[in-house]
Amino acid sequence: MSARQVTLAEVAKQAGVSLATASRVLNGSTRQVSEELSDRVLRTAEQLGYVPNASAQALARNSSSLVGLVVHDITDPYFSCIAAGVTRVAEEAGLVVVLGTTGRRPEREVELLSTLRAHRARAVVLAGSRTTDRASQSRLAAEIDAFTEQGGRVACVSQAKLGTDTVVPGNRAGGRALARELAALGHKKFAVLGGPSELVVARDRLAGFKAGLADAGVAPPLVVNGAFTRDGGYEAALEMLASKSRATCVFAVTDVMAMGAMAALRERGVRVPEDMSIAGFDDIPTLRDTVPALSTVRLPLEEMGEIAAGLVLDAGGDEARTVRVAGEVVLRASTAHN
Amino acid sequence: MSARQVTLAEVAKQAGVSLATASRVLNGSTRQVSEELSDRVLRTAEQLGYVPNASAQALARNSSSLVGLVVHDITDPYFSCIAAGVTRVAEEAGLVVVLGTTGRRPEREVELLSTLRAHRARAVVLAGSRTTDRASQSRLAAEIDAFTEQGGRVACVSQAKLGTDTVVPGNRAGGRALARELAALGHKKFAVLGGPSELVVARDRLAGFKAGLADAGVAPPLVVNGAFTRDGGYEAALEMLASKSRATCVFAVTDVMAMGAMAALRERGVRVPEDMSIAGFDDIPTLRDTVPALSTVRLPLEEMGEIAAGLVLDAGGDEARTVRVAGEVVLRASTAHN
DNA sequence: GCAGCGCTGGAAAGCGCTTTCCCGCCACGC
DNA sequence: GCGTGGCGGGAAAGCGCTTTCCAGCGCTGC
Repeated sequence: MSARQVTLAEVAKQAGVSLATASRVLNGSTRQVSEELSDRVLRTAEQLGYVPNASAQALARNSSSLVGLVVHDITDPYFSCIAAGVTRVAEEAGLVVVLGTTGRRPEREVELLSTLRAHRARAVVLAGSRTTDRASQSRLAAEIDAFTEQGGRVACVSQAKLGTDTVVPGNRAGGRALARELAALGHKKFAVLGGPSELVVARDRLAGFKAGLADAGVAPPLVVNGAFTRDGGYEAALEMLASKSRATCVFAVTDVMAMGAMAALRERGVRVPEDMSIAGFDDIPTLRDTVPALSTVRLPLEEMGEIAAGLVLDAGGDEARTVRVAGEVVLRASTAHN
Repeated sequence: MSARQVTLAEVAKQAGVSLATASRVLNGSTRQVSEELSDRVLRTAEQLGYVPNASAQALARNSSSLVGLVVHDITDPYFSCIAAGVTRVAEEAGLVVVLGTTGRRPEREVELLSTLRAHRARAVVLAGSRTTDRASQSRLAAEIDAFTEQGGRVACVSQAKLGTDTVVPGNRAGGRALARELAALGHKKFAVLGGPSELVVARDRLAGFKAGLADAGVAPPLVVNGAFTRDGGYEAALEMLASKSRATCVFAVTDVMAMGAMAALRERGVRVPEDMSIAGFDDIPTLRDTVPALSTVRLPLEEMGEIAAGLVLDAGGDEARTVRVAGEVVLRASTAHN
C-alpha cells in the first residue's frame, strides 16, 4: 500500500537539480534548460515513474486541464454523438472531459456549471437545449458570466444568444427545406410532433416547417406537443392518431421522437409509408437500421461536437463567435408520394 | 473581466474569523464551531458567492472528487447506458465524472488511467472489454496497481481477474441459455457472428452458446469473426452468407453487431425471421424500435453502471468484490420456429 | 577594459485550502 | 484554591507545483 506518489522535488533531488529546473524541463516552459540537465531530469523522471500532480498544477497555474461537457441524457444518440466529437478534440489537446448530465432539469445545468467552476475547468460545452423560461435563463446566464470572468470559456451547441461561442444548426432552414420537399411529394395534410413548447430548438424546427408549408401553399399542420424523447414521440403520435386528423405526413422534430412515433403507428396498424409518411430531424446513426429507413434532416452531430470543442479551446477573440452548420434533407423510405 | 475568484481567506476576513474556522464551517470537519461564528461564515460565504477551489482542496486533502469512467465508444448504446448509470450514482454522491474514450485501443486505456491518476481521481470504472493480449494486460495491471497504491479504487465492468471490484454479466450462462431456447425452436444449423477473438466478452458468449448447443445435441455453429461494432456485424453477416452455410439461425454476440447483420440480411433479400432467425446480446434500448424486434439476452446495463459506481465509491474491504448480474433471454420477433 | 546584455540555474514566494498544534477559557473535582 | 481536562479558536505548516526574481557567467561593443 501507499507507495507514496513521486513528487517533482524527489525527481529534482535525485537528478541533482533545483525544483525550478525540474519543473521547467518536465512541462516545457518558455525558459531553456541545457541539454545535459534536461536529459538527466527526463531520465530520472522516467525511471522514478513520475506523474505530475494535476491538482497542484491547476492550483499553481490557476487553470486546469478539465473541459466540461453538459448534456441532458448521455444515452440519447444525439448527445452521445456530440459527446464523441467533443471528447475526441479534447483528448487530442491533452485535456480531460468532465461529463455532466442534467436529466433535462435546467437547474442541474446551473449546478454543474458551478461545480465546473469550482474545478477551474478551462472550458465548457453546453449541449443541452435552451429553454425560454426566464428565471432559469437568467440564472444560467449569471453562472456563465461567473465562469467566463474566472477565465473559462463557454460554448453552446444550438443555443445562441447567450453571449458565448455557439454552434448553430440550421433548425429553421432545415425544417423549412424538409417541409417543401414533403409538400412536393404531394402531401396536403400535415401533422407535427413538437417538443415541449419552451424548447427553442423544437420551436425553431416547427417554425421552419410551418414556413416551408406556407411556401408550398399547404395548410398549417396539426401540432401535438410531447416530451423530447422516444416516449414523448410515442405519446404524441398516439394523441395525433386519436385526434382523427387526416394528416398523411407527420414530422417529428427529433429523430428519437420519430422512432417512438413509428412504434406507435406500427402498433396501431398504420403502415409507413403507405398509410402515412414520417420524417424526423438530426439523422442519428441508429436511423440506418430502422425499417423503413427514416427520412430526416441530417446534422453532422459529431462534427458539431468537434466544432464546439474547437471554439472553446482556441483562445479566440473577445466576441462571441457563431458557427452555422446546415442541415441536409435526406429522404428515405419512410416518406412516399401521396 | 477577471472579477478575481472569492477565496476562503476573503470570506474569513470578511466574517472576522480565522481561516481555520471558515474552513471548518464550510466543509464540515469533525471539529465543532459555535453557532454564532458558523452562521456568520455561512452568511458571508453566501453573500460573496464563495465557491471552494476544488484543485486546492484536492491538493490539501490529497484526494479529489473526480471519478473516472473509461469506455471504448460513447456512441455505442452499450457504453452510453453504463455511462448513464455511473454518472447518476456519482452525481448523487457529489462527485464529478471524467469521461475517457479509448476508441478500442488498449494502450489508450493505460494512458487514460495514468491521466486519471495524475488528477488524483478517487475512483475509476473501466467499462471496456478486456483483451487476452498479454502485453497490454500487464501494462494495464501495472497502471491499476499504481492507481490503487495511490489510494484510488478501480472497478471493472465485465472483466474479472484483474484483482479489482467487478461487475460480471452472465455472458457464458446467457449465451448458453439462449442457445438452448433457440435450439428448442427447432433450429439445427447455427452460425455465430463473433467479436474479435481476443475479446474475452466475445469469447465467453461464444463459449456459452456452443455449450448450449451441445446441451441440446445440436452441431457446433459456423463462427465468423468481425469487429465489435455495427459494421463488424454487417461484414460478418455478409461473410456468413457468402460461405453458403445452411444456417437457419444466427447469433451475434452483441446487439450492435446484430443490427448490422440485420441490415446485411435485408440487403441480400434474406427475410427475418422467415428465412433466417437472428438474436443478439445486451438488449440495448434501441432494440425496441427495430423491425422485426430483436431477440436477445437482456442485461441491465444502466444498473450495471450503477453497481460498478457503487462498488467503487463505498470504501469496501480490501479484497476484490464481484457482483454477478444475470442475463435473461428475451425472445422476440426476430427468431421463429424452424 | 569595462558597462551592458543575454542566458541559464536556483531560491523562494506564492496558489487556496486542510489540519496539526497550541493557547486560552471554562467547568469541574479535590 | 488550584490542577485537569475538554473545548472552541487561531497561527502556521504544509500539499506539489509554477514563476518571479536574483545571481553568476560568458559575450559583445565601444
